[in-house]
Amino acid sequence: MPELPEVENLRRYLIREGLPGRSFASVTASWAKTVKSPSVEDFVLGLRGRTVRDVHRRAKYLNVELDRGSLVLHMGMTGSLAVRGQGDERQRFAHTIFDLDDGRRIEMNDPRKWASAWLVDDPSSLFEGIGPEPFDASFTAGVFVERVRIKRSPIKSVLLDQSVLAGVGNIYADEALLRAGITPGRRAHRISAARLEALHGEILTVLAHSIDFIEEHPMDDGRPFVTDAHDDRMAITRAKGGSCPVCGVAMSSKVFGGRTAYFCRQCQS
DNA sequence: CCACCGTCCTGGCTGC
DNA sequence: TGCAGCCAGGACGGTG
Repeated sequence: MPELPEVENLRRYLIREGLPGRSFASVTASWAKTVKSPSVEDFVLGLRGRTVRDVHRRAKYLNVELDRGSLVLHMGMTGSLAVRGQGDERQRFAHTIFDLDDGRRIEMNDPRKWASAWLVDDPSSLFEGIGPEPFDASFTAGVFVERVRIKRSPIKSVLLDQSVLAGVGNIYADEALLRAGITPGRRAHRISAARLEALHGEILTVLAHSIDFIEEHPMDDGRPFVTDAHDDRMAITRAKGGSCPVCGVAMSSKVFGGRTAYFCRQCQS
């Protein structure tokens, strides 16, 4: 499940692979629903010949800046990117493929087909409702407290709300809440400023640690390993029978807004 | 206006 | 052992 750290590493990977300066020779989009705009035909035609200038990230979106406009990608739940050479076999779920002018190609492998792609003149409208980037200098603990405390939902749901804060998904939300000692069902507006300030710090710590960990553990072909929930950089085991990494009691789980939170009744309140 | 729930998908795990 | 059914979840649209 690509959250901010995974997408940030995809960005760095594309830069390392020398994508800036390359252009698209042709594009295949065999699962039409992946392309959100424009039409699949215009997406494919519009990308042909377009040159990549740079690769940026906003929240969980990759923004591939082109000589004109942007190719914006979101990996959904199971999407990943791989730069492949001419001799490499096509991956089983590579529904969207960007052929480059140097003979290589970028495959977007996406078993569950929840990934999205846009070709737009200006991506800013796509990012309009998204909250602050965690690593922006302006995203202080004070700003975080202010944005969170106006919400009445369980803190777990608030952390997943991309309009409050960009980039945190289910896995990192649980990790940060455990470290901050806050139980996921606690209503956001009833949490003290001091505890929220601590949570702000833990979110940054968890995200930064994961960005580094992924960068230090690439796959054989140089791709960043796209996590599953059981990766050993995670403190929490997301399965039945897991125990708290801090105190050892059995972990609890509960669904908030359709997403399962794993937490410790002893360490979190 | 805000909170919450259903929807999209399919691999892989659980449990009978 | 085999297989049916359930679970996972990011973002969005619809509903209450």
